[in-house]
Amino acid sequence: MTAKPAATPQSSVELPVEAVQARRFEKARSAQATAVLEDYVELIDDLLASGGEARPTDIARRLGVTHATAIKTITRLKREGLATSKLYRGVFLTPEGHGLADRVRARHRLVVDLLRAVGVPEQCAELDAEGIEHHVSDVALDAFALFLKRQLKRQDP
Amino acid sequence: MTAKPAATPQSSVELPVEAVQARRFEKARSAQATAVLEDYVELIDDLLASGGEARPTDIARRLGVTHATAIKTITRLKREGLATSKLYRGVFLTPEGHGLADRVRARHRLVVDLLRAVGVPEQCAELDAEGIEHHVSDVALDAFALFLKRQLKRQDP
DNA sequence: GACTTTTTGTAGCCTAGGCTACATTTTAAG
DNA sequence: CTTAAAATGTAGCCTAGGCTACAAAAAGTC
Ligand SMILES: [Mn+2]
Ligand SMILES: [Mn+2]
Ligand SMILES: [Mn+2]
Ligand SMILES: [Mn+2]
Repeated sequence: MTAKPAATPQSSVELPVEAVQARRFEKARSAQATAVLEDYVELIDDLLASGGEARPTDIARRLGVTHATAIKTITRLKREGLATSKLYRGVFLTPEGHGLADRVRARHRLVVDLLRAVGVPEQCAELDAEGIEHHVSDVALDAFALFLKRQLKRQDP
Repeated sequence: MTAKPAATPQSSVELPVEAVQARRFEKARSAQATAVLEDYVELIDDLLASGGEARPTDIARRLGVTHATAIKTITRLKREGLATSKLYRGVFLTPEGHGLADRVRARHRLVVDLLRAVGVPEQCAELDAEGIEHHVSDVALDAFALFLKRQLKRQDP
C-alpha cells in the first residue's frame, strides 16, 4: 500500500511519476464530488440572506434542474449535516453549512476577481468561475489574493 | 420553452436572473461531463507519444483507478469516436481523439502557466490545473495567452 | 367552501464512473 | 513445453445526480 520510495537508484525521495499523476487526478475527482454540495449551500445561503426563504422550487429553478433532483440533493445535504428542513417548510443551513457557504462564496468572488484581473470579460469570468471555483486550492487562493493586492497597488500609486 | 423576454417593465432584453444563473450551472455541469474523457485522451496521447503504447493497465495506474474502470471508460471513448482498440492490443486515438488531445494539452499548459504567472507555486499549479482546465472557456484562454504575452514583455524589455 | 394551481414529496428509471471478484489470454521464466 | 505471473476483459454491485410520472399538500381564486 504505502508507496515504497522506489527502486530508482538515481533520485532518492521522489515518488514514481505515475503515482504523482494519479494523485492529481484523484484530487480533481474528489473536488468534483463536492462541487454540487458547494453550489447548493452557497445558493441556499444567498436565498436565505436575501428573500428570507430557500424553497426547493426556487433552488431547482436557479440551478436549472427539476425539483425532484433538487429535493434529492437536499436530502444529501441533510445527511451530510449541512442543511435541515421540515415538511413543506423551506431549507435551512446548519452552522457547518453556513460556514461552508461563506467560504465558497468568498472563493467564488476571488476567482471571478482574478479572472477579471487577467483580462477575462466579465460575463465569461462569471460563467467559467462557476466550474473553476471548485478546483482552486487554498494555496492558490492566497496567491490570487496577493496578486490582486499587488495589482491594486500598481494602479493606485 | 423559449424564455419570454420577461415581463420586467424596467429593462428590455434581459433574461430573468434565475435563468442566467441556471445557465451558468448547466454549463459547469456539462463541462464536468467531458472532463473524464479529456483527461483520458490527453493521457493516451502522452503514452503513445513517449513510449509508443497505451495499455489499459498503464492508463489505469496513471489515473489512479482500477483497470476495470479504465477499460470501461475506454469503451466509452470508442463509443464516442475518440479512440480505437483491439483485444489485447493497446488503445489508439482517432483523428478526432488526437485533435481533442492536442487542444486539451495546450489548455492544460496555458492554465498552469497562468497560475504560475499570478504566483501560485508550481506543485500547486499542476495540482489545481488538473481540475480547473476543464472549466476554462476559449475566451478565457485567449485572455490568459494575452496576459502572459504582456507579462513577458514587461519583464523582457 | 369548492375548485384550481402551485409546491412539495415520492417512486422508479437512466447514465457515468467508481469498485471487487472472477475468467481468460498473453507474456515471462524455468 | 510447462507453468507462473501479469495483463486484459467481463460481470455485477454501488453511489451520485440527472430525469419523468404520479400523489399529496398548501396556497390562491372565485
Ligand atoms: Mn460552482
Ligand atoms: Mn459559485
Ligand atoms: Mn484534468
Ligand atoms: Mn490535464
